Amino acid sequence: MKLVVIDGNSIVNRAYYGLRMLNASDGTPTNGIYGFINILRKVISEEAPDGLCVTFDLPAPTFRHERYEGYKATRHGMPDELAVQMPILKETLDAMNIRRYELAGWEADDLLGTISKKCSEAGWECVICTGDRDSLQLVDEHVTVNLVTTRLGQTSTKAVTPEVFREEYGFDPIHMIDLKALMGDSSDNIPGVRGVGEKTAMGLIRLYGDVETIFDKLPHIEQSPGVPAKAGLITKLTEGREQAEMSKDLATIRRTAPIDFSPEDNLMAPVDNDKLYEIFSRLEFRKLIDAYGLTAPAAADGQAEPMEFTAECVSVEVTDGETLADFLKDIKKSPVAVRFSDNMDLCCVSVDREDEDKCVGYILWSDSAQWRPALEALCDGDIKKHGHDVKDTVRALMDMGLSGEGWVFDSAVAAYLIDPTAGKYELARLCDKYCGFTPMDGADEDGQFSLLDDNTKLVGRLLSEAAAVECLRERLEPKLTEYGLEYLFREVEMPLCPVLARMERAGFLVDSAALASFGEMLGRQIDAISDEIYELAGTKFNINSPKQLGSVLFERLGLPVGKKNNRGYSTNADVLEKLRPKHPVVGKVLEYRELSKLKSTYADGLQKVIAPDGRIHTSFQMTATATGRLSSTEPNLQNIPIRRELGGEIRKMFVAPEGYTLVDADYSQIELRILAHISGDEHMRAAFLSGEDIHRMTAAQVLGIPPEEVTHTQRGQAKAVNFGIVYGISAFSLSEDIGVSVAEAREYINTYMSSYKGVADYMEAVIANAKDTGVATTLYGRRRPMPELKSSNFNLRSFGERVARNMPIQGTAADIMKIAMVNVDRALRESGLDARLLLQVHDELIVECRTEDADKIKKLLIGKMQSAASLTVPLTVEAGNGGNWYAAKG
DNA sequence: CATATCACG
DNA sequence: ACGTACGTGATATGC
Repeated sequence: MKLVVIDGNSIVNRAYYGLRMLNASDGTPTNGIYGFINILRKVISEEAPDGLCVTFDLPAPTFRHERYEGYKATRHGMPDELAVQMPILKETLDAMNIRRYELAGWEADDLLGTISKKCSEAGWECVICTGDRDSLQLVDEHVTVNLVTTRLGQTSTKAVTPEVFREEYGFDPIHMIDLKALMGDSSDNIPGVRGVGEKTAMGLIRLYGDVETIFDKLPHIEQSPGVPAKAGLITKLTEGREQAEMSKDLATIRRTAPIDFSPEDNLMAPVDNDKLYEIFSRLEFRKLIDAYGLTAPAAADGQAEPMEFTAECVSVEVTDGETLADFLKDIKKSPVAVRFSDNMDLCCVSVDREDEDKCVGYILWSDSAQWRPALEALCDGDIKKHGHDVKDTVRALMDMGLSGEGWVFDSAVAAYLIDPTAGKYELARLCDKYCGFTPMDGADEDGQFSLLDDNTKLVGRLLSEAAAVECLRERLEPKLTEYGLEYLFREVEMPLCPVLARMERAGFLVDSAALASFGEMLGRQIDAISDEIYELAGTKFNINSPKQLGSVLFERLGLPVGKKNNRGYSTNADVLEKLRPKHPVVGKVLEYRELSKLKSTYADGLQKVIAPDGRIHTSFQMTATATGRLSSTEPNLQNIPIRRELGGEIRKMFVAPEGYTLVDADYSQIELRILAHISGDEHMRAAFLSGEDIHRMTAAQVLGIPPEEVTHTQRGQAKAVNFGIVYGISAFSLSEDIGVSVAEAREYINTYMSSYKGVADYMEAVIANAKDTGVATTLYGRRRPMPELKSSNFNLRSFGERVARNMPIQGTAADIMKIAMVNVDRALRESGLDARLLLQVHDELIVECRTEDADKIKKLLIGKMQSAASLTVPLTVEAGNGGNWYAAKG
């Protein structure tokens, strides 16, 4: 029989420090618990024990009666983020029916010692699972220690048996205590013998075994072979004898804790489904819910049953004139929630018939004669519709020639506004989180459900999803109101859905022949430069592999190592740029990197996604960023090269069709203007009101010289500082960026902050406010939860402070751009011109229009973009046009 | 599947 | 003493 005993404090510590910060959406940190459970699962599956229990230290105040004064004085209290997880972890273990042992005045080590001893006496094998080497003294033929380490979320364990221990240390496990008696242990405040370190102590113990024997043979030890003959060793030992004896006592784990323990009390037991489900869903451990096969507890009386909607609601298939008429009548009674199958062949609409106290689910199939009239009526802008990922639905409807108007609620977008850091907004997940039930997925394995045919399953799923959308609306709308997000939701995000759908559908025309030949040209250059690199390096290797490149540069060629990363040498552009003068191959590698990036990501990558219409249709993500910006995927059209000359060639292949032109309009310095507005800093506002170059004005202000005397270099430095201010500057990074010493950078920042006192005050206030409220917000009320600000971890907290400075600026810019897009799109359509929005790149919009309308469109864009917000500084927009994107931006 | 690198604002 | 600017997405490598 085998018992696993887990050193709770040690393992939760490993988990906490080994895993990145995780939070439930209410801010509760969860990484310690999550990591603990994963280690627990791993141990159970590897050891397959008959019994299991966990030991804990009781918190600090119980450490009073220490055996010696000063002992444990240096032990750090655990950080708050971990401390709050401890009671939840214990609650979790209780729900898993795992016994816990904790005893005031007795450390976890003593409990482990006592439990392992009692196991041995009962004839059980014992496996101690800990991250702490202190327990190794307990190892014997019945007791194994599984040492756990976690690195970057990966846990590994090493089983230490007497043989393994002897292999590593060269003596028996029990002599760990003698080793500590001599060399001490600073982490446990065990003094050891002054002047005796690891080497000496190990040598002595390998020869003599224990401390007592060493002191017995004290006069002779220096003559002994194998022990390094060090001058004064005997003196040191003689003087340290008392210390050694005390240290040995301290190091010895007590195995006589007064606990009521017998291994049989700890047999493996099934978990308590209801309790564990409640805890895991509270902590948002969805993977673990699946892993343990947990199910939602049966609801108590009066509570919403998951299937309430479909069970109590009638469903009607629209198959004839009569059912169609019912449908048309009912959808005018808001609200209606709408779900489509992926291939758009099936549409389910849930209608709440308020007067009859029940709801109806309408089922529409595309092969029915009623399909088209039903859908056209539904898509009318006057019918208020609710959905999930509305932009995608609207895009598909538009593909079918239907209107995308009238969508007033999107559960994904609502949940995103409430917490934009949540990451994922799948319908089932949100429903589980906010409504406490999971919609049917139609693929349920058990019960009669699997006997149903595919169509029935699909209908069931979609009706259930429609119910989920309605439930989410009931739960999320009050939150939108509570958090002041109604304006953004109703007036910005929801109206943006059809705008983005139109942009995705429009696509951006590319010159695919030019792209292909550019790619071939790059290929030839890459081949040539590869050969040069092999020649200069004297060996052939994969230049794309940082590992191989690192070994060539830093080992074979012996170049000085700049930075290191987790895996070895860093070979990024910053490092290589500094190395450029040292060896001709470095420049070639940089050139190779530039070319191969252009070829693989852009020349080749973009060709793969050109649609049959010759255009590239990106997808905009509305719920991807923490600040409120959009993102663009498959392909990403928001990172098309421009900064380097060769990269700019790619933009020349994004073109307007014959007879059309591209109009490109971008906000000038929108982030700094927002900062000037929000902070109200008089100097910065004056700079923008003057219409002068902002970076030049910054340099003049900080250096105290007239603007016209600012040199090119000084302007460049001021520009870097302005960027830094927006991002949450540090002297180190600024110095790296502009190539001055850290001290000079610090001086520059200090001068800046005293010149722009309003900015300095604002930065302080914004952090204090975020700390206070737990969220950072934009001018329009967009929020970002900021649990990091309360962290006791310096790095995490500093990161939080930088984010708190940046979010109101970047986020407000995103708000303004979204407002502009809605207005631009409306104005374009009302103008009746042949013109459409194609792309947004954060501060830039691109419109395709008839060549002869270019000036009208420019005026329209400038007007709508500038009037999207009214700030106390001008909001300037610059516009150009041309036959391709590169020319339009020029 | 995670990491390193690099493209953009 | 820390570790080094905010926000993204795609590609290639290597475990």
